Amino acid sequence: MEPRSGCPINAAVEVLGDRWSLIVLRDVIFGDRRYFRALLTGSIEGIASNILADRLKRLLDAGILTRGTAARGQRARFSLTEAGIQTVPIIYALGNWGLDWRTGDDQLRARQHLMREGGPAFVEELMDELRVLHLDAAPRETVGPGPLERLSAAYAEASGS
Amino acid sequence: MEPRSGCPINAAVEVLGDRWSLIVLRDVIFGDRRYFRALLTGSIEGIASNILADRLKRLLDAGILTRGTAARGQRARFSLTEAGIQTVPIIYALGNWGLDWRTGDDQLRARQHLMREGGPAFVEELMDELRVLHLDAAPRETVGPGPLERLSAAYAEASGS
DNA sequence: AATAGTGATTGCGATTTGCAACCACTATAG
DNA sequence: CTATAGTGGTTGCAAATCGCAATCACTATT
Repeated sequence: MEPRSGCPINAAVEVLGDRWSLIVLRDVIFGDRRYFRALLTGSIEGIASNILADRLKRLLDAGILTRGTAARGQRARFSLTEAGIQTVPIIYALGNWGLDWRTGDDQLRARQHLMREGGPAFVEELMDELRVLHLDAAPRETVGPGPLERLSAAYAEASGS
Repeated sequence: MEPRSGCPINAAVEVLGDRWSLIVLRDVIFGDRRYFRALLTGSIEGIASNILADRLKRLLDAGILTRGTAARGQRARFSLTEAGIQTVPIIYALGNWGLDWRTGDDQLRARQHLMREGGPAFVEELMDELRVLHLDAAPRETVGPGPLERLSAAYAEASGS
């Protein structure tokens, strides 16, 4: 399928511009859900299995995810590529917009709020952590809990400590 | 229509997550196309008139655009709201991703490249210029050409100077 | 009165969505 | 060895949406 235009914004929209792709990526990134079943049953938006299968396929084709070799019926772990990890700033920008201009759940908003407070530095740190988890990069020396741990702590805190 | 979840990322995806909404916004923002016909005939992706009408309606409902009072057949100028102006970081992030991970047209890529070089400061400056154009904000004191002018200059330059 | 331009709407076939049921395969338990 | 649960999906199907082409109602200009 050839692109509608040579515009880089359009190129990104053609890959990520639908109602589910970025939601799946969000769950892979922030929820560390890397198996089909985890993505399916853990989805708070209630994605259907055929839609999930289709989106995973498209994200694989787009070079955003890779799949650990596994046949049907076997556990197939999905991993982010570098291109997938670099969608984090997009998701970050979307989340900030949603935080400002839409209402929503306080627990889920707390997570985005923490991320915004951390700013671009937090985003970079998160992407580094994802490289360790998904690309087998060497872990950096850290002081204190990593970004993902801090995010889930913020969520837990907002849930009622 | 109630949201699928209270997640701010999902909230943004529900409004902007389709193949055309962000493309229309891009043309309003960077191309300063504020009339139906200008958006229709100027579209490099070739949007259809019914799709454009539908997207404009949705963006109005979502509080991203406003329309100067005008009946059918009269010139109705569309303006960005503050919520609309704050989609710029989203478009910026998408464009940067497209620049890195997709191929495309050199002229259009030059524009995004300039924007990336300018970084967040450029984005802020652009948003300020949009507030002047769309929200009748008082113009700031400027030195040299504004962001939009620099973007179109970059495009013209890449077209073959 | 005729023509061009405005912001759209309508018809209609093709595609996508999303629910439910089912499938092929593997691992575990009895 | 068989039964059951769990894995990553596929299949049918009705409803909604997409997107092309033609057309519409209205205004401004000639």
